Parts: sequence; structure tokens; C-alpha cells
Amino acid sequence: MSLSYGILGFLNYSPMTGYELAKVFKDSINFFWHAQNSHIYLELKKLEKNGLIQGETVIQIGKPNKKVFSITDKGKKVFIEWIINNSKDETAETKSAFLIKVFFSGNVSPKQSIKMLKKYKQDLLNYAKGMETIPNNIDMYSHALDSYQTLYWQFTVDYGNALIKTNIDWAERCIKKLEELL
Amino acid sequence: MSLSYGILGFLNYSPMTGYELAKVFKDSINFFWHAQNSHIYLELKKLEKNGLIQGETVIQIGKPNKKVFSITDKGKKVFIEWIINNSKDETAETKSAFLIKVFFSGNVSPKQSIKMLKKYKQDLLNYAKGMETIPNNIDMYSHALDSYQTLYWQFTVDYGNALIKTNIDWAERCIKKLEELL
DNA sequence: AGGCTCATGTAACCGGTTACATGATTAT
DNA sequence: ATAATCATGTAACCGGTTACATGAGCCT
Repeated sequence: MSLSYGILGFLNYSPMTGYELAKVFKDSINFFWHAQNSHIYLELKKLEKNGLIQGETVIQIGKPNKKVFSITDKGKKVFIEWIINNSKDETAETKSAFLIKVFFSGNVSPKQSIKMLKKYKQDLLNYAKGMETIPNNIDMYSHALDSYQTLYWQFTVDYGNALIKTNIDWAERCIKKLEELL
Repeated sequence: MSLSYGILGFLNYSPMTGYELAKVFKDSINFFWHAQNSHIYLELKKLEKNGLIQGETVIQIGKPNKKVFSITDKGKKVFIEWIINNSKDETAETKSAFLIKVFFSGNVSPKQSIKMLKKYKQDLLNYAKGMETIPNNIDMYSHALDSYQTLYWQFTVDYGNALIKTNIDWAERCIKKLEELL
């Protein structure tokens, strides 16, 4: 479901191919929504069938042909409605296999858990490093759009950074408590 | 996948029925993993078929019969291995339809977005209130188990609180910036 | 009489993942 | 040579959700 709205959102900025959508997903909302290219193509087909987007094949020389999709009026309407209707509890959606592991880590030694948490922390640090380029991506797109649009992009980057910091701080607190047991 | 490990985790504490599992899920890890009762029963069947748990029907008087499941040695082994093997990047799993909405909220007015974010904040506050009882739940179970086990439960509660606080702070920052535009 | 708790399940569906397949052009 | 980029898809699978079905006993 969410993927289709993400696609509509990007097509609302400008027409794109499935291939370009896959890239733009990766460059932007990848942090909170990961999209497989196979899934994107599937969803494009569905959206076209429902009349929310329409595709046009473009013949290219020296490159494979491509299919450029544009959002329809119906698609725009559906998309805007989705944004406005703050539907049921998007808040309480946290899903984390990692936290299940933590919850049950009383079954392993403190040493083992410390190792796990340190790996978690390291992954987060690496992830944060990878995210440093996102503001650049925003700049890249931003001169094509007004600053009001990009303000929201900044909000999501801010969210990402805040979340990573919270996670790291938490991991450190846990590690510290576990080290006291050694 | 994760649900089955959650089930193994609880059965590793003590044998339980599907019904009891549904309750204990709700009382504990509900914040980061929500389990439907239908799903639990399905998973129990699968786990039994794979020899990780085994069920025994208990005839009751005055109540419907029930099936109590216990973890097998094989199940214990699989469960512990799952905890220890810090598999591929559980870190970068954040999935949030809400953040997609935020990302694309340049399509609606600041007033509209403020409304959305205030609702988000309110949902979080309500959620936090609902979570206040969890430490009690932990106390309830804890005298049956050692404090080392419950330490990890505390970790997850700490995580939940930290996350909610981060989310609320972020929402407030966004709201403030949007209000400057009015 | 009505609602809650105890108790277990089936069937249909759906969003998303993994693996696989193809093939030309361009840059190193 | 070989790796990356451009470009689009199919098929099988799977974890999880929604809706539905059933029914006894207990409390108010």
C-alpha cells in the first residue's frame, strides 16, 4: 500500500520510469521505506490498471526503450486524500526483530549481549555515515522545487538523525549496565 | 519469522497455550511486535510440525479444552542460535508510512501539516500513557524469574520511552518551524 | 439480557521479498 | 576484459492481516 503512495508522490513531482523511481527511492526515502525494483514495476502495473497513473513507451536509441509514467487527475486526488486523512494510528507501528532479541537476551551471557549491542551501535554509526549524503541529494533536487517542499524533506532527515542518536544513546546505556555485571 | 521466535522465547520460560501467548504478547512486546491471535495459532502449528515445540491437549471442566505447548530441545537450540547470530542488519529496518506522508507534505498547507503533526504527537502521548502499566507487568512476572532476565525487559521499556520522547520532540520541532510560516 | 473471558481455529487476501532472466551500451 | 549503467520484468514464496466462525461459562 505505502509503496504505491510513494510512487504517486514522486510522479506528482514529475513523470518518471520505473528505473528512475527505484533510484529516487534509494536516494531519498530509503531510510524509512525500502523499495525493490521488482516491486516497483509490479505496483506501476497495478496503479495504471486503476487509472491513477498512465504510462507511455519512449523509444530510445543506444539505450533500451523505456516507459514513462505520469500521474493522472484521479491519481492526484487519491494521493492528496491519503496525505490529508490521518488514518488509524500510524504512530504505534514500531516493528523490530532486534528488540525481540534484546527482550529475550536473558538467555545468553552479558558478554554475548554486549557484543550484540556493540554491533548494533556500530551498524548505526555506519548507517549515519551513509546518510550524510542525503542533504546533498536534497540540494540536488531542491533548485527544481520550492523551499516549502524541501522543508519537509529536511524534517525526515532530522527524524532520521534524531532516531539514530536515540538508538546509539540507548545502546550505550545498555552496554554500560551490562558491563557493571562483569 | 519473528513471531515464531517470539513464541519460542515465551515457551522457553514456560509451557503455554495459544491463548496465553496472545495475552503475554500484548502485555509485553506489543510495543515492538504486534501479534494477531489467528497468526499465533498458525505459527504454533508450523512450529509443532517442524519439531520445535510440542503440544498436549488438556481437558478442562467448566472451560473449553486447551492445548499446552512446550519447547523441545531442538526448539531451544534454534532459539538460542537466533539470539546469538546477529544476522544481517536489523538496524536499518525502520518502516514508516507516516514519514512518507511527511516527506510529501509539501503538497498540502502548513496548517494541514500542523494538524497532522499535532495528532501524531497526541497519539504518542496516549501511547506513552498506555505503556505506563508495562513496568507493573514486568513486576508481576519478575518474581518468577531472576533479575538478570528482567534487566533486558527493562531495556526494551527504556527503548520505548526514549523513542516516544524522541518522536514527540521531533514533532514539536516540526510544528514550531511550520508555525513560523503562518 | 448483554457483555466479558476462555479457547481455537479457517479462508481469503495482500504487501512485500527473493531469485531469476535478459540484453544493449558505456566507462575504466 | 569487466564492471557499471540503463531498462523491464516474471514466478514462487512468505509473513502477516482481516474477516469470519463457534461455543461454553461467568459476572452484572
